[in-house]
Amino acid sequence: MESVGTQGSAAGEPGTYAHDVLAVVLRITGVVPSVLLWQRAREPHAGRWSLPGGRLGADEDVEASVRRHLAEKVDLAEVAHVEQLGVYSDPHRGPAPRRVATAFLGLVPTDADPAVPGDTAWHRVDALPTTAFDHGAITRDGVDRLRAKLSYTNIGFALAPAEFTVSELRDLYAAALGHRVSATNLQRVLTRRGVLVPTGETAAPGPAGGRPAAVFRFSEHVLRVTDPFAALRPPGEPG
Amino acid sequence: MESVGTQGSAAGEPGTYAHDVLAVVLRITGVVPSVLLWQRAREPHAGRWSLPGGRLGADEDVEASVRRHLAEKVDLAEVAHVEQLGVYSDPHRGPAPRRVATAFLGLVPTDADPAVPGDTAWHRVDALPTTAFDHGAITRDGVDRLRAKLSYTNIGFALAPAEFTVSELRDLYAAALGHRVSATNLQRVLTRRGVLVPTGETAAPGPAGGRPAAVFRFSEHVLRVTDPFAALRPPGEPG
DNA sequence: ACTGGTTTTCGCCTCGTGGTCGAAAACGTG
DNA sequence: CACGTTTTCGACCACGAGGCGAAAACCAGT
Repeated sequence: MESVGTQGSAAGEPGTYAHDVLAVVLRITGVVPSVLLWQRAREPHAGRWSLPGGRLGADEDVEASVRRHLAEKVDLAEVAHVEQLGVYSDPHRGPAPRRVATAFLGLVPTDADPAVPGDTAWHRVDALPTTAFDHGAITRDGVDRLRAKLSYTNIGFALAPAEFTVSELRDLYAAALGHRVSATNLQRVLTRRGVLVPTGETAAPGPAGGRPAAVFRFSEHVLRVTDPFAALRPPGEPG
Repeated sequence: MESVGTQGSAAGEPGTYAHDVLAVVLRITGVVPSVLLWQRAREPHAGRWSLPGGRLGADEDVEASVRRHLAEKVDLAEVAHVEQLGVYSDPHRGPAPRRVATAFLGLVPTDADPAVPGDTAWHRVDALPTTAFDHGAITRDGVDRLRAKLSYTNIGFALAPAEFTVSELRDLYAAALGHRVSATNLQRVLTRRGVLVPTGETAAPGPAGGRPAAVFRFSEHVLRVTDPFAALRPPGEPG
């Protein structure tokens, strides 16, 4: 009873499709996140800005593939975190021949300012240019994912520099989340969850003076869920 | 600079791959969830149990495709919820030719007992048979997803019958989560979030007597996140 | 009827978490 | 040394959730 596609892709066997990988690479720049885009040289959509990526190769899974393609646009060592976003497979998401894409979210810390090729640039997510295909919607999905994970994981490690003050981290979170964040609360929440540890050092005050700020760093640099979500935990376990 | 796969798939154009869709269809049976599996008739892996699914067709996106294939194994009207799980693309996840798969999670309420074809059956997830390809791991991912969403969404609507008592719902949650659940707490949490509403009726007591239980139903039958995750909300908004 | 067993329901308590506010600490400058 | 600035910390409050036990509402026997 296995039915197969009757028309198939344009150039290959019926039921096979070109598979792309894409990455929404975000970096906090000033007061909003920015996404890494490059300007397509060829048709279709020549001249339009699009997400970095390319074809899935024969001997790699999608994550290896997106890392390979990403390495052509940024220094991979500066991408602190990569995770799968989802599959985009609308038959009309682009001109024929049909392409199926697996999208990823990548995060770059603010202290890394990767050199990028001439066709590539960072674009503020609140002022995206016209993008190729559905890359604008995918970018929005990536930003949403980041915002959600900021509140229940330690994903901030992938956005923050190696060492930072609470005020700097507050500005980072505020930019990523799109609303004001209380430094008091941020520090308490993150330290209680054990993701923030003080280095013992203090940073020099700004030009206007003020109490010198304590320097912190993230305790781990791998993603971990820190908020065992609120409800319906197993009995007898601490919140 | 666009590099393409040099070997390509076995039968098609270089850089194109057969794309499958799969579904982890879960249903709470007794004290544990069960997953819908069917026994492969053909090679590769003939005789092995595998997840329902099939090839992505030419004029459908992955979600439409998985619904189409699912309709061959169960009555689609009884699948109360479908969501994307992720992409499985390890080049060696099965014998050549290579296949890329998008997996979905599907949920069937306990009061629907769909008739299934002769090659298809429900299997307890705590005693899975040897499965084809990586379908065992995908099933575990599906169960994990369900467990996570039970605590911060109203996804129970897709597992529960149309009407039920709190005790029945408690058993359902306990089976899905794999640990005991307090009926008191479950009712309070779900009613406070507005996902549980009383019908006003009461159910007949069991053979051993006891106070008749109030009958409830889910207020909505579409997925909604009910727990605005704990930390770092915008200022001035209610918890 | 009354008693005992059973199941459900509800109220009360505690605890942990997060939001808010204001005071105190620690710096610069005039 | 007073003043502005920035950071830090403690106090307070609200709320959500887990735990527990009493009360409610039923059945079966005596």
